[in-house]
Amino acid sequence: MKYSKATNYALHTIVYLALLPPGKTIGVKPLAEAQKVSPTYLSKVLTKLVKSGFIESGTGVNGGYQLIKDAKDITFLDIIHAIEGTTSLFNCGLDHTIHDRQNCFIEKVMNEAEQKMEDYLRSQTIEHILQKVDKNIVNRIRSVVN
Amino acid sequence: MKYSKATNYALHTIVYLALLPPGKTIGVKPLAEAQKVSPTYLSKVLTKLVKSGFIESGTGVNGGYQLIKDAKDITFLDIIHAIEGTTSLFNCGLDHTIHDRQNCFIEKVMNEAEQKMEDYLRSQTIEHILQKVDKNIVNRIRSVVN
DNA sequence: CTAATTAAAGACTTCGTGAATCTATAATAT
DNA sequence: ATATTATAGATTCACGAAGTCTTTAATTAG
Repeated sequence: MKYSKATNYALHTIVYLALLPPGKTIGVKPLAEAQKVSPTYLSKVLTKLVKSGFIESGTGVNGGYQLIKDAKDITFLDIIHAIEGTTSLFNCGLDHTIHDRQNCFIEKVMNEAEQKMEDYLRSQTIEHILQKVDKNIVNRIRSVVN
Repeated sequence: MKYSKATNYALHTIVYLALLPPGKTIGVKPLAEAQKVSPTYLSKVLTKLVKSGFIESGTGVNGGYQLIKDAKDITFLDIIHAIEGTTSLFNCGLDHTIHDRQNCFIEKVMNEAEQKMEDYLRSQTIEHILQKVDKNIVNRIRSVVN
């Protein structure tokens, strides 16, 4: 059981976009280069983020992507759900003779555990990450863009 | 990202074994039937539990499996680790220009989230499940065995 | 000692999905 | 009109989960 690489790309791209000057757009190519992934594949990931309402895309010469939600309103859980989906990690599909037929006690524990993880991921926003990023690095990124 | 079926089989088998009268062994066939899975596949799962020290196996006529750890000393996390392994759910393999080269802030958040889940899974033991199981069902299982 | 029983181990198959590529197509700006 | 950019679709590839089959080893009963 592992988080997908797509989730990693999505998280990093959102942070990257959040570091850009407000209103500034950036194409998929530099984003892909920064993460050493192919532009076509990354674009598939980003399209999910567009459809989920985190970022906006534009075609043509000055097109590209830009963040349209405030970093403090984007939680880790939001992004993860956009990429991985929202189905729970554990499903006991067994026909229970041991326990109640309706509810599996094991499943309840597993779901509660997942909730603990989600609670934390919901509490952590992109803004929290931005606050940790070295100002020098922020300036470097913005200078590359301009 | 999902927990494997093997983890589900392992958890249910441990609970089943814990419901048996102490010292009683049971073969893989009835265990497999109860979970509607093939005996050969379930035996692969159970072998992992043997090697991890939760259960004991014996060959021959009165062989089979039995629990050798106290239910109150078996946590969900123990079993999950035995089946799924202990590698973390998230690994940022990126060469960081955005953040420090050494530590990815995103990865730190993801790992902390996983810790929250693990903390809970570590707090929940098989004993907790046993306490919830209907006494009628316990008696039925034991009567089937005897 | 032999036959029956049982788990363990290894090779193998099947299937689904993550990861990625390639090739259009559509939209936009100069 | 042409270049630029994202989107969509088809397709490929690799890997691991899930499961089967067969053989081997260990144990007990007769």
